[in-house]
Amino acid sequence: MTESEQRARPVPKSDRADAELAQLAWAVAHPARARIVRILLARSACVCGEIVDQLTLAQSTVSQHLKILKEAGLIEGEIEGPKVCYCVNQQALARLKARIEEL
Amino acid sequence: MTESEQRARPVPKSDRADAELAQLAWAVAHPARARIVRILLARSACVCGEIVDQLTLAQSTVSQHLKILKEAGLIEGEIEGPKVCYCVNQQALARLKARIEEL
DNA sequence: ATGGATGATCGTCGATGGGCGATGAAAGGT
DNA sequence: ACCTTTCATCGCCCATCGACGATCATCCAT
Repeated sequence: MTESEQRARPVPKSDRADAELAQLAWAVAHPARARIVRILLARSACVCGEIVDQLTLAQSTVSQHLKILKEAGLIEGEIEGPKVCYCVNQQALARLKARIEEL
Repeated sequence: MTESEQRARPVPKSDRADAELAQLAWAVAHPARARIVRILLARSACVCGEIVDQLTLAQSTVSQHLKILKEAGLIEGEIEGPKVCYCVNQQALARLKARIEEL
């Protein structure tokens, strides 16, 4: 939104950090997505179907959340036959933790 | 949304944690709000007007973001004469960090 | 080639977010 | 009392979220 006006203020150079923090925090800023991340970490990897089973949400809805998490870079999914195995991107998680911690 | 069916699965008892994480993360899940928190931490306290000056956003918009941060418990504001001085609630910030760190 | 299983995508719906200008409320100064 | 300053609140608008069912695409069996 409006990526045209920021020449007027000193901008404490945390601009990039703000954007990254917002993006990563946004990914877990929903109970279902926080839960998904927790599930993936507990099992270290998980097939989509198992996640759906634990969430009392429609499969399509879960898939949407997974997409959001994937777009934020927080998780990755690799195709294993007809299934898809998701796992947490530890680097991204580390970046999230760092951005939060530096507050 | 359908708060009636969760007797079927073990539910890793992180239910509360998910909600709290989502709420706190949500507060900083926007560049402007992340920025506000950073500004407040840098100055340890700040009058609303100064925040508006640094954000290239309308005063009403900034006020909205401050309200969101306040509702999430992340910041507090006390009235000082005609001005309002905002500061970060360190306990809430600590809770946010803890919830993120335990991921 | 047909079919079943798995998961992504589409289309729709209501609710909410995020932006703004305008207005309202409270405190201070004159 | 009046005006100014400071901030919150109120509509309003458009875009996006979050949920769902339905459909599509892919992969493995048979």
